[in-house]
Amino acid sequence: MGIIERKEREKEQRREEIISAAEKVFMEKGLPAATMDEIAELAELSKGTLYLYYKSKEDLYVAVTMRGGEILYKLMAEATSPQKPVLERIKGLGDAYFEFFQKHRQYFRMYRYMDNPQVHKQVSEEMLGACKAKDQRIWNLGVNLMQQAIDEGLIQSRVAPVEAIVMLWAISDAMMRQIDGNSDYWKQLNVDLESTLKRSYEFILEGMMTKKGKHKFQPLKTAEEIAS
Amino acid sequence: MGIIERKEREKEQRREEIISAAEKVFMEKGLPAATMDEIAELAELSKGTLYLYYKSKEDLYVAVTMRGGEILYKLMAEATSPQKPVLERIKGLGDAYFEFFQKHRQYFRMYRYMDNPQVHKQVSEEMLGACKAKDQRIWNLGVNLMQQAIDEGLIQSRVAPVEAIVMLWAISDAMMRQIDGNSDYWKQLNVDLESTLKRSYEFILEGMMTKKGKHKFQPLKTAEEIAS
DNA sequence: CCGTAAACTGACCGACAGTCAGTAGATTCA
DNA sequence: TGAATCTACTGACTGTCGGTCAGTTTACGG
Repeated sequence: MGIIERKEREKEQRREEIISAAEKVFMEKGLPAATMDEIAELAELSKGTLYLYYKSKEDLYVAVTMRGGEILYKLMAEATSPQKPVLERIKGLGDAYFEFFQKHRQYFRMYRYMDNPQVHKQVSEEMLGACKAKDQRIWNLGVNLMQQAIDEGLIQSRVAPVEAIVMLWAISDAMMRQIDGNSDYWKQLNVDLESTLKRSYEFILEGMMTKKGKHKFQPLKTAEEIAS
Repeated sequence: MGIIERKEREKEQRREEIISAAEKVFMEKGLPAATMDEIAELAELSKGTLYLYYKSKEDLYVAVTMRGGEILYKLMAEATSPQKPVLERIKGLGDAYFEFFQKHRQYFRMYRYMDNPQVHKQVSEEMLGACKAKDQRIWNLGVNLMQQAIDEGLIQSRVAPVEAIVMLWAISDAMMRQIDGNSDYWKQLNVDLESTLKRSYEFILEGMMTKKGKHKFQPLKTAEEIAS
């Protein structure tokens, strides 16, 4: 009785096809300007069918952003895989986020546009739950890493791991938004936000380190600086 | 010939009345769910008239947010008025932003929702220009203050004043967004983002100080801590 | 009191999210 | 094989809303 399974598979495939079409339209036009008719046409389906698979336009939007979330997760997971010293990996986490920002700008924008109450209200509970779960996994990568750095005595134990990661995330996120949205403005002021971000990240990270941590990290940094 | 002037005054008054009505509706429903019909009814005008005064729904939205910008400016201007030591005032700038966030949450949200390309496209050039000007004034408060602190030898001269302020702003802004939008999530993790924000702000500020600055600032801080 | 200009109106338009009665095609069963 | 049933899909239709504009009202000047 492989029929039910096949149907299930086909259904899943349809869901993905719809996401692919929606992705194109949302990225090109943004949520408000995109239309379900256009997505339907691109997906070679009728509009009604879209609503059999997704509850609302916003639901579909969130489904698309979750692809971006998966990319971000993979980038970060790779950056934190244990082949380098812990502090390097924390640094790498920030780099991974920045890489996501640079190479998947459209996803970054969608992701950022999403966390808005206006959008949330139109999204199904399941979708919201799946989204939270994906977010959770991403945060956990950072929190675990930070915990490890504390355990190894490289980061001061007085800072909670969650708070430490939140700080690093906050500085990155806010600056990336500025880079993305107001780059003209900052260029005109001769402010290079990208390097400001890099320096801020390291500045905060170093501020949280123990003496032992600084000893371990500093040589690596200066070697890097010499190379450049 | 006071008639022309009176007309001008009345026109300005209409503009303000419309903003007041719009403010109510936008704050209650948010940009997408608010309707021009509802705003018109509340303003006791026809919908057509709204469009004589504002180019689009988004234009009106931005006009409302500028009231919030004015409030923020005043709070910050007050915090930076020269009656306290410079470093205290930089600290006060952060507190002012947080006060704005707490006491004028709706404005904060509108302000944050605005810096989105989807909205920008529908807004008139004049409105956008007026908005930029208001933003500029706010940034300048901080930049000037920081410059003064550097001149007084309290902040390291290697950090550019703009960059220093951007850092402090970034950490505040990103965390406030989290507090506003995901407070349940963080509460459940037992993370007090508000105190994290306060500590982060001071942490970054102190990191930028010279030894002289730290000497001047530290005693004030500890005195405060003893009091609490 | 009339002519003109400015302010205002609201019926109307096009666009779009979302719905649902109906259709086509696959699957099951006699 | 053919009828019955079930499932996926369709697209015309509805209600809503942003924006427009021909026409009306009001205010002013001569």
